[in-house]
Amino acid sequence: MLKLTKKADYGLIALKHLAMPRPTRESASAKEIAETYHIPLPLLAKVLQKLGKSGFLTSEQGTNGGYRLARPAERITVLEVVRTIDGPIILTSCFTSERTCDQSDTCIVKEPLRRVHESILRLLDSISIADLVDEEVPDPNDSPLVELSSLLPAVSR
Amino acid sequence: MLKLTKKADYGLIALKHLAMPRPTRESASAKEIAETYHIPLPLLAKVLQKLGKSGFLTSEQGTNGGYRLARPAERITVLEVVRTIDGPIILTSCFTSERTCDQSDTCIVKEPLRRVHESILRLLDSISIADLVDEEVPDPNDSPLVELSSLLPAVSR
DNA sequence: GTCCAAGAAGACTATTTCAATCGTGGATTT
DNA sequence: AAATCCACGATTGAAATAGTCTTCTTGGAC
Repeated sequence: MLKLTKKADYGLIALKHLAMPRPTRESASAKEIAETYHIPLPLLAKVLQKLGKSGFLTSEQGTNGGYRLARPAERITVLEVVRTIDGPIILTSCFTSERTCDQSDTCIVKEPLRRVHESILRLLDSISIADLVDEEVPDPNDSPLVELSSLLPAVSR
Repeated sequence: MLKLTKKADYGLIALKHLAMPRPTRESASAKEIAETYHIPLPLLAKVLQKLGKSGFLTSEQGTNGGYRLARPAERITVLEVVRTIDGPIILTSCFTSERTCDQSDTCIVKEPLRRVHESILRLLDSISIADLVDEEVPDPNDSPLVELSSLLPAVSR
């Protein structure tokens, strides 16, 4: 079904929040972020912890503690974040790792899908947290958006 | 976690199979395809039925019946197929339809992710079943593949 | 006309993945 | 010491996927 988990969403929201210019202090607590965006605190906390362990965030404990970015937002890509939280991105189970699915030997779409997979990785890798702040997600090829026709149930094409 | 379901895989495999030049007859039965690629028959049957109802395949019942493409492989895109089988492609739950997730009002990554979403749609829309047969999945921008570094656990970047 | 090979269709079950919670413990500031 | 905050592991509940079973219909072969 090709979608990100909520955890990944939460992680991106949090990172973007921390990357945005903020009036008061540079850091923000999990609670603060959770309340701002109506995210369940314990869940967000876990996500932040994982992001911390993976080196995207640093944390400070105690009163007025919180999280802050461990490196410039320009140098954190959406791909890294998603992969950290959701685990490796997999388009099909075929090439998860070495594990073979029942097809694998006979699978004839494996190779083409691998390329699609790589294109998606490349896309996600090209977007940084800073880009999210600017709201200017680069448009790799700036071809027109997918036409409406292709969004309708496929029948007469 | 961003992946296709097996049903979608099965559907693509079947369509590619039907698009490939075949010595004997033009059509192929579900059983035949299932055996060739080691796919559970009842499951594949369902997928084929759905593809039939959606206008990608025509079916013939009775002895020596089977499925065949309803239109040239060039005019069936991976996007249509995936969407037919897996349902609408969703990158995040935010913009599923009108339904709002708890964030939605406050969500600050919605818009950027929508663009990523559209890029992925565009990518999938650019690939036809015929392309799968040629194994030449077009490389939208032919930039180098994602470097190895970005495939490793993100730590020192 | 009977039989068999296929497709059509719906109900059903098992497994896995996600989302979310709970509880406990440790660090830091005031 | 109290309040605030992060760290971490275990667990539960719900939803999505994968796969099975059963019954029915259709159409050709003999």
